[in-house]
Amino acid sequence: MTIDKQLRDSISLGLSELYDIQSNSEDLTLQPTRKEFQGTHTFVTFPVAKKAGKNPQVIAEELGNYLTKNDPLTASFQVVKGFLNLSLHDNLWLEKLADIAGEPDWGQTPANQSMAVVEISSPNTNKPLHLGHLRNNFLGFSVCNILEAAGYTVKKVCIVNDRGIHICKSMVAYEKFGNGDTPEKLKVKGDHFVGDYYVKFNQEFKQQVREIVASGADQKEAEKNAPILKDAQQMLKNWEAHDPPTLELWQLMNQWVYDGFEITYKIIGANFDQIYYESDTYLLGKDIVNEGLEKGVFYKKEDQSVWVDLSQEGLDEKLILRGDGTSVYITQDLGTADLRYQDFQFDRLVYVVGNEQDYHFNVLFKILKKLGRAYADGMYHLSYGMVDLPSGKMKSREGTVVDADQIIEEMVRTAEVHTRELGKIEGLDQEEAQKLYQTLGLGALKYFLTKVDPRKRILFNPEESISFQGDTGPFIQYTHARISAILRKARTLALPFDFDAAAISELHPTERSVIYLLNEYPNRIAIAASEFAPSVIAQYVYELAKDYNRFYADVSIFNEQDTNKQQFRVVLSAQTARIIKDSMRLLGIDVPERM
RNA sequence: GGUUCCGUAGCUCAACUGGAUAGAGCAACUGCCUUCUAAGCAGUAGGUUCGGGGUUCGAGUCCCUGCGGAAUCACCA
Repeated sequence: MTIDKQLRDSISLGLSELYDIQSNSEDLTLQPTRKEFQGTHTFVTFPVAKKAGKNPQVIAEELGNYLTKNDPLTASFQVVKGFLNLSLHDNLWLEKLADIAGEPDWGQTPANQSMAVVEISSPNTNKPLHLGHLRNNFLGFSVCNILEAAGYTVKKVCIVNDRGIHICKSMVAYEKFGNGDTPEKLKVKGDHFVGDYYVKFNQEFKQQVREIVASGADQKEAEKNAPILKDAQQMLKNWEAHDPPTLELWQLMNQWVYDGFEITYKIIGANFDQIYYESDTYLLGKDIVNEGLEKGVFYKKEDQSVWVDLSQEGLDEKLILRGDGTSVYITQDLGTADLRYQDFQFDRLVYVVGNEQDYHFNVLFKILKKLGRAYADGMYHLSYGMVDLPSGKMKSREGTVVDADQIIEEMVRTAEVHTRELGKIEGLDQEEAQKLYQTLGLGALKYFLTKVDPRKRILFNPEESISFQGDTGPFIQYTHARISAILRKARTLALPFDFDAAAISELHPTERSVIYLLNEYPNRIAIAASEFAPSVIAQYVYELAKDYNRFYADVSIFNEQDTNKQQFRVVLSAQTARIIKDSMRLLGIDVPERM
């Protein structure tokens, strides 16, 4: 039983015996005591004051007395207004630490038979990844790790947007300006190579529009009639008609992009259990249209287009199928939802997709519900905010994006500069040093993008590089490296990683707060999982690192005369390192042994 | 215009889902390396939580309203 649970039970019993108030121990408000007061757990007595017919402060006093007498955990208490601050016996914390040390899977919930499918990344194949994609990936993979830690079986899936007008634009531009160049020839990463033609397309398009406008047409007309756009639209038709040369070019260019993506994915540690291609799935969902019509959920207009009326649900009418029988985005998404369920029989299906599609997913989920899909209740749109620049939104077409490969490279280089400045590369060979820079650079970037509440937009200023101090990935990594040094020393001194809890009478406050946080770990994972929020873990591990550093500054380990205490502090350090490492793993971040 | 989300220190973010005197980091200033890694620790300064009402023992958090920002409302994806 957890400490919290035991305390709640005792409080519940106390309320019953003192005031004859029956309460469910789950419902009692027990919160962490603020740092400026003594104690670890605080019970707020205001809510029971009315029932007890006494003022909150009196209740706190009486309940405090009751607990010190009757509850085996409570050592002492302090009352501030209606707040009852409880201090537990230090021995309890010492035993807790020993428990944690003896529990190799601390934080991990045993598999609970639930299956979660998470859709991550979903790139377009006409341009390289940018910072926004990185947020998507980091968030998505972290959520997978967190769900796994919370007991889910997790399947990571990716749907590659490999067909459509966007890739046709790159293809047309390549035909026109490519001169038979290849990524190999130009020594350019494949995804960048193809992306360059997407940019070229838009330049040419703009040029043509200008010319048409100059010859007297209005802007809208010109944009519609630009020859290069017509070419792209024709190419899409050719593609849909399975025109062999078009398919060949399409495959060639997509492959270049995949080769490029693979390099980036490898660096950031992305991997998938299943990859869906839109070219395979874009026709799905048409059978669902018929099903909807039969069930009377959808209806047909005179021009044969199919619609759903969601005005009852507070939305509007929404097109499901065009009059000419071709699908729209949502048709396909209905189909892939069914396909996913066929493939995995998931309990939860999480879409990691930006908040610009909030409305779309709202519609999708409501339709599936109307169609009577039982799995619809388990669907969740993990909607995250955009990564914006000081100048506003990133736009691929206009080249105002922060490129993923470039920012990663910059972060790694910054890590190298910092490390060299601090003179911390002694004893590392070239390869180890390089690996360290990568660990630190990526750690800084991943932490930067996962520590913020997913819903909020992130402002990224390229002028100021991501920091390595304070609330950052490297700070936490540094704490781990520091502890590693202590553990190395403990090993050379042949200190046993074990201690006698009963022989220690009092804890230093910093020791107590570190153990308190170690004990909190499973709790935080549960919260992070239920909210699909890696930021919960990021905050936790920062807090843990911060508290440990406080302990490190205040308390000496190897100057301690009492060897049992020395051993206790080594164990405390070892467990902290372990939980830091594991928390960071949940965020997808590696931690070094030295830095 | 309708809908949804957001607005907290100069900047970037927290606040355990309604609890105490709203906390961290960056930037600024002051201390601390002959000691286990100073990418650290301690301290100073910094706030009308966008404005105005309401709900209650208690509101940054819930409700209403105004202001500001973002997204979306396509036979686009």
